[in-house]
Amino acid sequence: MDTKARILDAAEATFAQEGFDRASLRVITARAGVNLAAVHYHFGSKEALLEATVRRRLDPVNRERLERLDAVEAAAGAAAPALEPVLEAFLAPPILALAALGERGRLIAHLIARVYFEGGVEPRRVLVEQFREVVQRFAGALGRALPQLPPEEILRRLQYGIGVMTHVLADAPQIHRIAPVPLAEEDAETTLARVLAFVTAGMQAPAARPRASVARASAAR
Amino acid sequence: MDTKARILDAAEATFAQEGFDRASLRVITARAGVNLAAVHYHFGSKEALLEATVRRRLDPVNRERLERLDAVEAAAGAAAPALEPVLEAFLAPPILALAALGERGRLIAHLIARVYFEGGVEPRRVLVEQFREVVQRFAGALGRALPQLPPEEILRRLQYGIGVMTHVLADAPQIHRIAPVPLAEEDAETTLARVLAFVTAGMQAPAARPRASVARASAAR
DNA sequence: CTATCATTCAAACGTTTGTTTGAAACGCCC
DNA sequence: GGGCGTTTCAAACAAACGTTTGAATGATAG
Repeated sequence: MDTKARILDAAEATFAQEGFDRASLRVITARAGVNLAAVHYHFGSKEALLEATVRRRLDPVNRERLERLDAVEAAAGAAAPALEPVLEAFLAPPILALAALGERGRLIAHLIARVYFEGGVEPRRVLVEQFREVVQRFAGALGRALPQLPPEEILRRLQYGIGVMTHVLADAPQIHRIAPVPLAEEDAETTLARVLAFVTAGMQAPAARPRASVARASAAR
Repeated sequence: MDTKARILDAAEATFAQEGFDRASLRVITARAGVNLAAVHYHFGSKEALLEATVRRRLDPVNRERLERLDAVEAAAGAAAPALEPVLEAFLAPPILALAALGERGRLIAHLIARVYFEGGVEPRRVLVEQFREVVQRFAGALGRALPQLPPEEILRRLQYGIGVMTHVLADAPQIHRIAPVPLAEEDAETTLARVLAFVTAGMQAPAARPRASVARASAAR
């Protein structure tokens, strides 16, 4: 019965390191110490295995997000919730959960970011569906916390915040390599505090009216 | 001689739609109307073709970034440049250039984001090297525009800004699909104004001191 | 102990892949 | 216009892939 779990662990590590397409089932099953056919027996296909791998890590994070949001809204009562606690409910679960997994957590974030950007049709669909409730709940809460902003602006800024989070978690650009000053490793709570400060301020920015003068474009009309 | 250009166009479209691994040279060459072996004759390998594809679009953008930054710094003279123009010099070139390419521009952004996250060792190295000068120049300018922030904080916030930009350009989450309100298509200058407002405000956030009390973590120590 | 189910295993299947090869076609200069 | 370097072409190569198969093995219940 732990065959399934062994496959999941090996698949997680391999998918994260190599990417979905480059990761072969032969490598995964060898790493797990199980037979090649076990993947199809237990999961059905390589794509379904990816889906299971992602869900195992993402489901608890999204659940905790909603729980935290429940708590924030309950504390606010009938009043509008404050902005920062709402954002913290969104950002803290993935940052803390992945940090708790150490180096493996970074790989997992990398994997999820990959699926987010690339990914076959099916895994991406699963990922997006997975986010539907989360996005809708948080969009509502942010709208109440920022009543001066139109709903459309709220959604776009939430998307920006997701971009920051994804980027930070996946450590995508490996900016350390080219940074003019050395960037020390920092613990999860410091990361969270930094990201929270940035996103909170960004969310509170005055609504940008569309303006044509700001850009002296070169190639745009 | 236009064989090379035809291959580049076809490769760009195919890589962007399918991803590097899934895009086969047979599809690319068929789309370009050239012989399969032409790729190796003109580029050497599939990976080198990806590299050429990315460079063709990214080089002009990074060049324009530096030119704009030159102009901003020249206008400021000996004084510190203002924050927003610096950020605009960073954000406007990719947003406007890709928008000028229409639907294809979105695909290209998607492709670059992919390489950024996944990517073989070599293409990613190229991408990172490509950014070295840009990151260093902008980190310096941002440091002068925000003298109250330590250099490390500057770099991290620049990384956050890159995350926002990458996410917006690549339209990664296809958040439209799950948005509670319909999100209208917007032109590039509106997008730029929105992103600029968000990132400018985020950059100006008060420096977050590491604090342990903010997070009542569930799984983290 | 036997029958029945779930699980594991080695082997093979058919496809597709990036790459290589050697000859054919082309364009250009003297 | 013959010769030469560049470019194109069809064909083949070996390797790797996800998936399937059918028998062997294990555990469970009657």
